[in-house]
Parts: sequence; structure tokens; C-alpha cells
Amino acid sequence: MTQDSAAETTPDGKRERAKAANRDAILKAAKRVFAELGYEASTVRDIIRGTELASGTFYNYFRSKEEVYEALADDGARRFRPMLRAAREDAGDFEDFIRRALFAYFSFLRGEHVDGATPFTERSPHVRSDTPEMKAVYQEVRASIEEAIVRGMAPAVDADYLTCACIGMATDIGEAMLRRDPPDVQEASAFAAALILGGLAKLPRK
Amino acid sequence: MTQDSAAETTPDGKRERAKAANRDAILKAAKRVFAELGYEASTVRDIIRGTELASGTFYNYFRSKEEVYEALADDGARRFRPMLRAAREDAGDFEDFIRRALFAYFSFLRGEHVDGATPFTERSPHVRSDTPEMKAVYQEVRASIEEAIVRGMAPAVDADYLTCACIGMATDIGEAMLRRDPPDVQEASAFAAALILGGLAKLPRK
Amino acid sequence: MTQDSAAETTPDGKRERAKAANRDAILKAAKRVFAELGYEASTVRDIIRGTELASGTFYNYFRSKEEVYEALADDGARRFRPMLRAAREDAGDFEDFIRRALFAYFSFLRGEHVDGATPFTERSPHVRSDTPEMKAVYQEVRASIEEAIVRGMAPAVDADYLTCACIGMATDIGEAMLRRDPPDVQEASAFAAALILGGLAKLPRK
Amino acid sequence: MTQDSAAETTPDGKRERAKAANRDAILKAAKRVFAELGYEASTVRDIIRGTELASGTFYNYFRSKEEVYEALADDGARRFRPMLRAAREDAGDFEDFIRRALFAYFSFLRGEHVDGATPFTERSPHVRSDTPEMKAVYQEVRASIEEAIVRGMAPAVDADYLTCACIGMATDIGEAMLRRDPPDVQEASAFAAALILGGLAKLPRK
DNA sequence: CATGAATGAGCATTCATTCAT
DNA sequence: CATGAATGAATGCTCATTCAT
Repeated sequence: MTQDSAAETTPDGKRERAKAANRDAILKAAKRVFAELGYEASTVRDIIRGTELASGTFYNYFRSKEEVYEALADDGARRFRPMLRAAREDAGDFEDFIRRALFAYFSFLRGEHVDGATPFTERSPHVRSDTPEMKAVYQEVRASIEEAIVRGMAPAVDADYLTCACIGMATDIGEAMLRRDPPDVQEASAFAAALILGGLAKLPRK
Repeated sequence: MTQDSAAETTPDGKRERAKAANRDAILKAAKRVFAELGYEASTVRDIIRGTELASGTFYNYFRSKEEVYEALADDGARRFRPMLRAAREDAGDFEDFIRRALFAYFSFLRGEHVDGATPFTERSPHVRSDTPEMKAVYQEVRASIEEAIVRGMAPAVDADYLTCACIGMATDIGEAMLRRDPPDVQEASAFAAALILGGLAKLPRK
Repeated sequence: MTQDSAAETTPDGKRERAKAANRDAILKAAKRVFAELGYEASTVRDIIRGTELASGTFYNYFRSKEEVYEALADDGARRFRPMLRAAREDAGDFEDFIRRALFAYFSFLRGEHVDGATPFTERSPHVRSDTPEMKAVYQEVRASIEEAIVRGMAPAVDADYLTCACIGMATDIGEAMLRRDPPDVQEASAFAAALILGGLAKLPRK
Repeated sequence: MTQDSAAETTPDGKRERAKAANRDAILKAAKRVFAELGYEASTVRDIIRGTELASGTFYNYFRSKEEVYEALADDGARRFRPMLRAAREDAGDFEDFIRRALFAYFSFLRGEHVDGATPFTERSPHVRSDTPEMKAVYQEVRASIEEAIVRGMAPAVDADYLTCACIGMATDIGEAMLRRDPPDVQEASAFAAALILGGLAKLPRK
């Protein structure tokens, strides 16, 4: 009553910081849990158990497991977007862009990687739940490629298929990279870039 | 009827046929359900609800959801393997093999595709549940590639990465193909083959 | 058709023997299963699994698990009754009868004992399901004691309590005896007889 | 209220009381259900159905039927132990101890008795499910007897058999007593004590 | 009669979500 | 806001019993 009066006049004090901290704690725990158990197998209980918080508190921040997932993905998007933009801006041509983008992606992937993630063949019937980060970059990459084609920086190939090919390839090579010890971003980028750029020339034009 | 009293010596009567039919019904329902809901979200109850059978009957055939999944994968493998083998045998060189294998895979995929499958733009958090077929062919493809490298039919590139690249690319292009109406196997194969073969020459040697 | 015609004219042939054998097989399996798992925990499935027979066949012989249990108890009764009768007939007085009866009971118990029986403290929350044999002798013993009292061969004590005391004591001492290796019928009988007979004299008369 | 803001420092509010009440409700229901149906036949559902609570709530308090049973036994032991201890302390000699202990036991039994319990002439195959109380006192009694023997207060008889004899006798006489209307603790104690003490003198020495 | 697959009611248990404190 | 117990729908699975062969 006496000392706390500040709380009412400065609403951006302890209270706000505690709120942000709780939200972060949940996100952090969710990331770890998703990585360990896979998205579908994870439960809200698993997530809150990974924090110091009580179960009910979860619902003050997120309405469901999906919402946490999406917050995580948004997070990933927010953090990856500048990297991709830099790749585009710094690149001299499309080839350079692809190289830089792949390097950015594999770097990002390694940075985001949580140990304990189920790398590929783990739980019995294998389910690859794309990490939130993966999901986030998906749209970004696709837009970049389409834009390049529109601007005439890339040959007029089937943009949909090319996007899928890049994404699919990067996804699986990324997984393979993470399984290696240590993961070598340079090596993975070089491999993927060579494959895409070498193939690009041979692709049927639209 | 002909020689023995049927009951004891001819176990291929109605009973046997019913058993096979039930097993098939479960597998078929499981396939549909996995496609619709995704593997993790699917329940045993969902599967039996997709048949005319009673709940307990499920357990006369499979011990768990996993076991159905594996039966499905085995099935897929059993049916795809001859196609892959034919590709290998009929192929003049590695290039030819890649083309035939991709064509075989996309054909197979289209054939296996169950309508109602959530192809890509799917339930909120994206889950790339490797279809049983996908999983089954994984090992096949990898072995084929490694064999080609050993035999000197393909350049000595990173086999692990190449396999992942082919698989990842085929997976996502395959999904994209199935979303098109009608799915064009020829087109998808040509695209993927061009990308892989064009890139292959540029790949770093080991 | 040609040779089997005998079956129809001699209905006590193979058929009958097979039937008896099946019934026996079920009873034997049930006894073993009850001993191993306890009555309540045992299932009809457990019992038939212990035979060569098919599940449906069970119901040609017994309507339920209870019915098997009772058949087993009847069996026990049928086999124990002569022993008890002999004890009564050979005994000079009540004291002698008690000694002989206890000896007969512990002998019987040891003879009936199936290894693997849950001796006393076994499955977590302990449940002593009286063996069918136990149940069978219960009534026999009680009748004998009451008759002795009526005939003036035993003091006019509370027959109900005395019966319960004898039965309860014999039950638990019997269990303890079976836990010993080797079970010593003589020792157990001597102990129980001394206790009952020594106490009998001090018992309040009715 | 007095010193601190109640919420955090006074966890003895309504919540705590509700928790204790629920736990008790479950225990009480379990006791009634075990008595009515027997332990093995009872289901967790039966127990919760015997309360006002929802099914899931059971698992907030106990992990299984066994755990409830054990809590019940612990409870019984906790409540009976002082009575047995008092018997030991107040007793002048072993004879006195036996009398007091039996009296205590039969009193306790009557006090614990839940109406509706299937006392003896019970559901078809007789199952002597040691009541939690019974189980709990078993060790107590045995220790008391052994201690008495060690101290020379009782003859050096077979302690194992004597314990079993007392327990078995008390169990069945106790059941018989409860069947009487009204149950006469004094009468049952006198009977059992006379039998044991009279017999004790005649028992073979070790 | 023997067989053994089908049945479906029933049980233990988990989990997202609510809400009184 | 935080808490964490209560809720009850939903799930995996078992089992006694039936019945077509």
C-alpha cells in the first residue's frame, strides 16, 4: 500500500517486465519442448512444466499450443527477414543472391537449432514437424524468388516448382547438416548452391 | 468338397477372405485418416470409425497406430521397389536412371495419393509427415545413389547431401504437383531431373 | 462315413473321451491360472490360453469363470470329503478327530498346492482369494464340528466362533506352511492341534 | 490477515480445506466400494462414482487404485498402532497383552466396519481381501509377539505360526462378530483370548 | 462340437481449459 | 495477474461373449 503506490503511476515498471519475462519463458520452453517431442506430441502441460509458471498462467499469454507455435514462427520470421534482405541487397546478381540466401538460411538454422531436436529418423513413424523458424522463412524465400523472376534477374522457370525445390532441398540438407558434428554451414551452402545454380540453367523455361 | 472335409484342411474359405478384407479395410482407412488429419493427430478410433468394424477388431490386426503405419510403409515399399529396380535396370546411365527414378516416384505418388490429403497449405503448424511411401523409398533411393557412385556412374559427391537434396526436392515438388489439377507427372519429373542433373556436374567433389 | 459310423452307435467312444479331456484341460489350466494370478485377476482368456483349445470352446463347458471356480471347488470337496470322513470314523474322541482332521487338511492342502501360487504377501494390495479347495472344505469342517457338539463329543462352546477360529487358523497356518521349504504337514498339524485343543478347555461354555 | 497479505503466506485457506476434503471423500468412497465389491472387482470409476468429484480429479490425489488402498492401510495402521501400543504398555504380562490386543482389534474392527461390507457369505468365489486395517496390523502383531518371546514373556514357540494363528483366527472371528447383531466385542475377545491363551501353554516349544 | 474373429461395453488415464482463490 | 485444483471429454486398450464356418 505504501511503497507499491508507484506501481499504479508507473505501469511500465516491474509488472510489465514480469509479463514480458513470463511470455519469453513460455516461448523458450515451447521451443525446447517442440524440439524434443515434436509439435504434435507436445502438450501445453509439457510446455508449462518447462517453466516456473502455473498451468493457468499459460492462458494469460496464449490461447493454445498453436498460438505459441505461431508466435515462435513470427519470431523466427522477424529475425530471419533482415538476413534475407541483406542477402538481396548485397548480392550482385541472382546467383550471388542464391548463394547468400542459402548461407543465411543454413546459418540461421544452425543458430536456431536446439539440441535435443529430433533430427530426422527418431520417433517411430517419422514425422517431420517443420520448425517454426522453417515455416517462417518459407514465405520469405518464396517471395524473394518470385520477385527475382518478375524482375528478370532469374530465368522464367516454373516459380512454384523452383521454390519448392529450393525449400525442400534446403530443408533436408539442413537437417543433414545439423546431424553432422560440427554442422558446417559453408559446406552445406556450397553444396546446395551448386545444385540449384547448376540446375537452374537446364531448367525448362516457361 | 473334393477330397477332404473342408472345415479342417481348407483354411482359404470365407473366413480367410474376410480377414484379408478387414485388414485391407483398416489399412485403407488408416491411409485416408493419416492423410486427412496427419499421423500424430490421428487416433485409432478415427481409423476404425473409417471402417465398418468394431473398435476391438482393430486390435485383432494391429497392436497400435504405429503398427498400422509401418504396415502401410512396408506396403508402399513393396510396391515401389520394383519400379525403382526397373528404373535401375532399364537405365543406360546414371542420368537415365535419375530421370526414370523420378518419373517412377512421381507416378507412384500420384497413384498412391488419397484425395482429401492435406497437401501443403495444411493444418496450422506445418507438419511434413513423411508419407509411408516416402519413408519406404528413402533407403532405396539412397542405396541406389551410393551404388552409382561406387560404380563410377556418378561423380564422387557427398552422397548423404545428394540423397537428402533429391528426397527433399522430390517431396516438395511432389506435393506441389499433387496440388495441380491435373497433376502432371511428366512435367514434374522433367523439372526435378533437370535441376538435379544440371546441378550434379557443378557439385563439389569429395 | 464308413468307419465313423461307430460313433453314432457307441456314443461313449472317442467323442466322450475328448469331451472329458477338454473339460479336464480347462479345469487344470484354471487351477494353475488362479494360483498364479489370483482369482479376480484371472480372465477366461488366461485360462483358455493355458489350454490347446479355442476361446469359444470354453463356453461349451462352462458358462463363466465362476462356474469353473465352482467346479474346481466341487472337485476339491469330492476329494477331501473321504479324508474328513475317515478322520471322523477312525477317531476315538473329539481330540483325536481334531488332530486327524487337521492333519488331513494340511496334507490335502499340500497335495493340492500348485507351485506359483501367490503365498500370502504378493500382489501389491494383498487379496487372499481362498483356493477353491479351501472353500470346499469350509462347509465340510463346519458341519463336522457342529455335529460333534450336537453329539456331545465336544464341549458346548460357541460353534460358530469355534468353526471360524479353526478355519481361520488353519487357513493362515496352511499358507505359512506352504511357504516353508519343504512344507511340514506334521509340524503344522501339531501346532494347530495343540492350540485348538489347549484352548478348547478354556473356552466359555454356552 | 494479521501480518501478511493472505494469498501467498497463508496456504490454509478454502483451497487447502477443499483438498483435504476431497482426499477424504475419495478415501471414504474407496473404503465403501472395496467393502461392497471387494478390492479386485472395484474400479477407479466405482470409487469416483462414489464421490461428487469428476473422474480426472481422482488422479490429482492418487495414481491408482493401489495407491488408494495403501493410503487406506496407512491410515488404518496409523489409527490402530496407538491402540496396540497402549495394550502393550498397559499390560501386566503377556496374557494381559493378548487380551487387550484382541479387544483392541475387535473394537477397532467394529469401529472401522462399513455397512454393506460383504463379510463372509460373499460374492461367489470367496475372496478374503485382507482389509487395509488387517494388513496394517499384521506386522504390528507379529512384532509384538516376537518381542514378547525374546523378552521371555511368552514361551519360545514358533512365532511365525503363532502370529498366523492369531491373525487367521482374529480375522475370521472378527468377520463372524460383525455378522452378529449387534456385534459383541467383549464376547469375541473373550473367545479368542481363551483359545489362544489356553492353547499357548500346550504349544510345542522350539 | 471346435474354432477363432467380431463385437462393443467398459476401464484406466491424459489433457486442454476454466475459475475460485 | 498468478495459481493450481477441478473438470469431463476423449483415447488406447481389454475382455467376456457370440456366432458363422
